[in-house]
Amino acid sequence: MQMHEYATPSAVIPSPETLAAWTRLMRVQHKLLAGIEAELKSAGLPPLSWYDALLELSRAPGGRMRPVELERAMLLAQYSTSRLLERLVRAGLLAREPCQIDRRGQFVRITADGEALRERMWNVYAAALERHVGARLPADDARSLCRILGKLA
Amino acid sequence: MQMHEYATPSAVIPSPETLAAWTRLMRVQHKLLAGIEAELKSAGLPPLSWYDALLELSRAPGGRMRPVELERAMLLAQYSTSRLLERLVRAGLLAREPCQIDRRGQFVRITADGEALRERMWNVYAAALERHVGARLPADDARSLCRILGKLA
DNA sequence: TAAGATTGAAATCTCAATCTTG
DNA sequence: CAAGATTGAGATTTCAATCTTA
Repeated sequence: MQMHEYATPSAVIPSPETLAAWTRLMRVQHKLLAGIEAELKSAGLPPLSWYDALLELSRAPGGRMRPVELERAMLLAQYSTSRLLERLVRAGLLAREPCQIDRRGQFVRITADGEALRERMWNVYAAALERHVGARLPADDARSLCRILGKLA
Repeated sequence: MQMHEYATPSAVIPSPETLAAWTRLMRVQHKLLAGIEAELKSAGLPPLSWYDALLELSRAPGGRMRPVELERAMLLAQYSTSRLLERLVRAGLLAREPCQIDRRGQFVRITADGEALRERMWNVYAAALERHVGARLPADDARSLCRILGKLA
């Protein structure tokens, strides 16, 4: 019997294992993130993206970074970084500084208020993380999860 | 030596394993989703959320569902479901039907155009999934990943 | 020309209020 | 009053164009 290309409607079919893993990955991250964001919000705190940016800057050597560095560290689009920084600066959590090395750019530095907020957020975030993830995932599973996800990173 | 509550700045500290697994989970899902959404977009197709809704309706017994059912199946807020359905109906992919059982509600049904688009999307989606996930994750790892994520579901 | 960064306008998301029926 | 669903208004995200300097 001759093979016809149009016999298969879709040229590529992911295996049931791939499909199941993918679906669950999307589901679980969505549910966990929603749960943790909800706890931050009900504590009157800003979203996790603010925490992520504040943490990056808090860890940065010299306490400052170029927007383009933050963009790469957070896997954001250029315009997303720009708008996020705009809000953080407006809230007094970051300050802009001129960049002598490359005058197209700038630096952003975390302020004392920014550091204080990051710590307040961490208290809530850490508790939520422990409740949603730590309490349900033995250390061995956490290590396996991390190792397997590393293949997709 | 007496214990002071204020000696620890944060009452709960997730283990390094928990933290690493969480961070990688967020990173990997973000990167994979962005990659797959980008392939859909560059093929001129709508976002994955449209596919998810079309698939749910395609599988539904009788080919129709209540918005509230879709809402629960997709883990969406009520208003998100309402706005998503609005766009799908406007695009001619779904049709609304009256609900005799409960006159507060309605049914939505997938149209022939909706089914056709779902299949076109699946061709691109399946190929992207295979490239981004299947090709990098042996079946054993996919099974382990799914099992471990199940503890967080 | 390319890279870093911003911005107006349009699309989308979210909140809170609303409407209708159970 | 509660549940299913929608919607106006405000916030956020996205696209595409723009600006400045390398």
